[in-house]
Amino acid sequence: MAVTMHDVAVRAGVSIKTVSNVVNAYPHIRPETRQRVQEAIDELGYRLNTTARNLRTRRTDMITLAVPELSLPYFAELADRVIRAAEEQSLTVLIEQTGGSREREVDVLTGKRRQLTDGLIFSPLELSQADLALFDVDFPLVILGERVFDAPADHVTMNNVAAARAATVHLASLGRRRIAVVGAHEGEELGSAALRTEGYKQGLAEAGLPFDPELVGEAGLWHRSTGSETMGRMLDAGVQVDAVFALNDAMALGALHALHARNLDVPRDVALIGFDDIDDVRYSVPTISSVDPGSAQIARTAVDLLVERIAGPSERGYRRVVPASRLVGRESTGDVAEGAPEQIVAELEGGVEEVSTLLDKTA
Amino acid sequence: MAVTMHDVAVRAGVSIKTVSNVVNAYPHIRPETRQRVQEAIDELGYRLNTTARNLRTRRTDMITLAVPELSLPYFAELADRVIRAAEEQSLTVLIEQTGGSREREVDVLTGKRRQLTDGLIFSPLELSQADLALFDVDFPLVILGERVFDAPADHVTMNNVAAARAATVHLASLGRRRIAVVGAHEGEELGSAALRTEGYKQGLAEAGLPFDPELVGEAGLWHRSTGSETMGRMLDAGVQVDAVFALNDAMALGALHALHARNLDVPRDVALIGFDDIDDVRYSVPTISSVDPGSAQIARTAVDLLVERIAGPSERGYRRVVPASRLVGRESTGDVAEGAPEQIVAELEGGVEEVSTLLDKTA
DNA sequence: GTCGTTGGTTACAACGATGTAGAGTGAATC
DNA sequence: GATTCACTCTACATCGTTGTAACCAACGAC
Repeated sequence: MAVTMHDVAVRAGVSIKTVSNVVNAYPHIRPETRQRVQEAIDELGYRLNTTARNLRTRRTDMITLAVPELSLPYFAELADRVIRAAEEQSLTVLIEQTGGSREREVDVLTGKRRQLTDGLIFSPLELSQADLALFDVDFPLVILGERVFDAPADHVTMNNVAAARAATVHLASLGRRRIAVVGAHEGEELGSAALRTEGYKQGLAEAGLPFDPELVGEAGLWHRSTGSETMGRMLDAGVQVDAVFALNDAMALGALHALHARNLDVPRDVALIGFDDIDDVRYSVPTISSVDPGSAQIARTAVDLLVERIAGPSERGYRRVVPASRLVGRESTGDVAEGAPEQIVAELEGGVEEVSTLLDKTA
Repeated sequence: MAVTMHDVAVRAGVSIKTVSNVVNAYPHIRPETRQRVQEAIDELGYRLNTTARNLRTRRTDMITLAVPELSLPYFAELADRVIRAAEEQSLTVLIEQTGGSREREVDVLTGKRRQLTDGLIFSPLELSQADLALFDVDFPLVILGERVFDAPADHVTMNNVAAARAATVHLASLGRRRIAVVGAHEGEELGSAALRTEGYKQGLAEAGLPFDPELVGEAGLWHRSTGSETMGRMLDAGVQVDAVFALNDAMALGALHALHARNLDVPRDVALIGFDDIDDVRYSVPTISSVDPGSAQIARTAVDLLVERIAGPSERGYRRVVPASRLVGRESTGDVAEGAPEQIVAELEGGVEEVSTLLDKTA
């Protein structure tokens, strides 16, 4: 079948281990031996069998990235960045789509695929604080997002509350009084929806605006379609609105669509801000202001933290990293003239924190 | 360290092989033996070591999907679909981003990661017909796209010429006389750009319109940004345009942006059609007409063909599969009123063809 | 009572690499 | 001239599974 080290060894007249040493760039090899082996490798077209090596070394040099779905632009961009960052560390990325299914998310942590890779970067959507115990795993893990806090793992998250507050305050500073929010999850206390909605409320308070439940639009999944539906539903119900804070950009695009369909001009009639700062919003008509939560740094940090954990179980505590974020003003808030480049409206500092887990690890 | 079959075997008082048989659902096992083993497995928390199994069985149950980049929505959607289709066959997908680098594309076919999986679904962007020999590989391969034809591999492609022709004819049928194309690649004879441009020319001819080189906009990479730049460049150069055929949807979105920035209304002043029918174009303002090349079927077929090849080197020839495609009319061509649902303007049949390779396989 | 058959299980040898320990060199050191 | 040391290489066990062949018991057929 395939050429093995044994074949190469025979051809080069050396031991298998010497071939292995050549392949692995072991330094103490006589140049002529190395050359002889290399020639044999070339002549036979030998390729190292990664599976065998993985078995022997107990490493795969692969990591898993688990996200809800790639068709959501935010996660597609995240995956792109994680793959690139991993690449720089010679790691291969395996992507799991959980599709917003709780079962699939549990599977990511416990299922049979788990052991295919050396570690996991996990952005849960369904699992929550109540499932904290599930995150007490015996493999390197980095958690993304804001569904779960204080798990025994490194965590990269964002300035959700502060950024949402800044976005809301900004809308108010434009003179808007009826600021709607699109994408809320009623009853939740943690998660992007809850935190950003909390920031929204704080922003209203800071601006001296009343909170009106009528202005809160629910949307379970954060797609373009749900953003459009939620916005449409509110407008069709006669809710008066002069600004919209969409909790992510996909919904902002959907909301824009719904507003347009009802002959409401953005930003003249309704100002609009999204969240995530995906590439789309730089090219929509009009361009949409958004919160850049530091996506580039999120991906890079997640990979770095994971690599550190894989390298060895260090003594350091679990870290919570929050990248710096920015509020980017574009046409949808009238911050820039039509066709003018974007403009940074606000900047929020990030930070790194050493945290302790909520779990009782004394057991 | 980890629990192995050996540990389970000892605990259950059976041989290792019997444990293996239980795990692999071998039928001839006494119920009580099975139960004893199962209990031992549960008690010890045993998990099958996939790497060891992979080594022994020479299978990984993983496949690779190699695409230019996930931040391009078309490929993100493709990846999403391929992962789902693979899932149904219990396969795990590893994604490689080639980033439009020739070197990376060669690596996908020959590099060290190649052997991590049982097969490859490859959508090349840089490799071309001149590299045909590279595709003569000894592992299951399915080629996507239109860079390479008649390689010794299964191939899933699209109705590029016919669909582009239909799109162009449709624009002409709306009374448009100055139809620009965005995204052309000068000098190429194969590839999406060349084929769709060819369809564009045929469409012009069919409509009795002259071909004007001024109306051909070059764009190397097919991103929103390049679509916007190309469109902007043409308009700023004073090219008169009353319709635009963007060779993919990302560029259509960019072009829309550029048109809007110059106060040109779509569809009143300029009609616009894209290609790919990604989710974005259903929510842009206005919604954009596009060619749906049968994306759903492409992903599914690619996985099916690959699975078939992996199952066993069958005697059947290499297939070229072209899914049925459709021209979907939306607001950007005035095919539907504002806010009205999309409408199928044209349908093109697909087909399956048994092809022979251009390579001399007699060697 | 012997002979296939089938069912249930096992021993053993792979799969293709790497870690460990140690055996030969020859040069440098005392 | 013996000892040490660094360098170069090898033999062997091992990673955790699964395929193969073969064994034993029980059974019905003759």
